[in-house]
Amino acid sequence: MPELPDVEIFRRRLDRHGLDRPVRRITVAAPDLLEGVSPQSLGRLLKNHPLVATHRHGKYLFVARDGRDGWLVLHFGMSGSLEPLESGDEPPEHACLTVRFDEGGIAYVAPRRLGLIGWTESPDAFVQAHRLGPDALAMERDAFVAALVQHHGMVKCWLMDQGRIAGIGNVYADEILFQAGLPPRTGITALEREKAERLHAIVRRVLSAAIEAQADPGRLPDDYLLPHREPGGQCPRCGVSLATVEACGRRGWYCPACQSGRGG
DNA sequence: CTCCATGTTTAGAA
DNA sequence: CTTCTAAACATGGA
Repeated sequence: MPELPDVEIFRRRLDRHGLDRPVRRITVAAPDLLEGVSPQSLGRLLKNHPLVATHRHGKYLFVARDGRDGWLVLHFGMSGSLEPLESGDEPPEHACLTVRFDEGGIAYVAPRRLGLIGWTESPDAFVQAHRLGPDALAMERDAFVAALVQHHGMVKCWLMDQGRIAGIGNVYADEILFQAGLPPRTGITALEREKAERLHAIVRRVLSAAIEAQADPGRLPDDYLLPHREPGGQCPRCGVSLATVEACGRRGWYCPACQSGRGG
């Protein structure tokens, strides 16, 4: 589930379990995920240095070494997560990277191994090199609206375009459209300014609520789509069976009654 | 066996 | 140039 809220939970987990203790050992079990750094140099860069800070931009997690002269970069792909380890623990199944301290450690786990483990001078440099847009939770209203109306095409595609706004994926894009009462294939040009401003507020509300819920759909407010986003699922507001439609190359889930585009 | 999945990148068509 | 689609990547689960 690694979209912005999930990665934010991983970041907070790392803050609790991974900072201010020297790294004693790292294991790279999936070298193919490394970008721009070898397993050997990653070990050399981290070993005997404490990790001192974390930063998240969109779906990317950055971890600073002491001195902040270099940052570990993690992207979780489709299936990745970050798990704390106890001292005696075997690495979990599908652990791609494990970092051990004198006591405990952390593991980057990715069963589907579509992710990235990298090293960068700074989060800003990485964001620029990878052409990421502003973080979805850092974007102010006027900047959001201005960036949105610069483009055409579907609202959902823009929300999921990491180069325009970073952090939203297919699942949370569906939730945002549901909360906005917009059909999945709504075009940007169909939004008047008031609706664009409302969309900005909804993006922030949905992502914040998801973080508050520990990125666990089961803990989201009762009127959220996500817990029902599966075959046979019904709209939490009106009870109608949810439907799917393809947009932006992904399947989207929606309520055909609540998301008619006329009010909501 | 087939199809699908929370992501990104690349190539190609309009 | 923009927008949209499809494929590829790796792998597990239904």
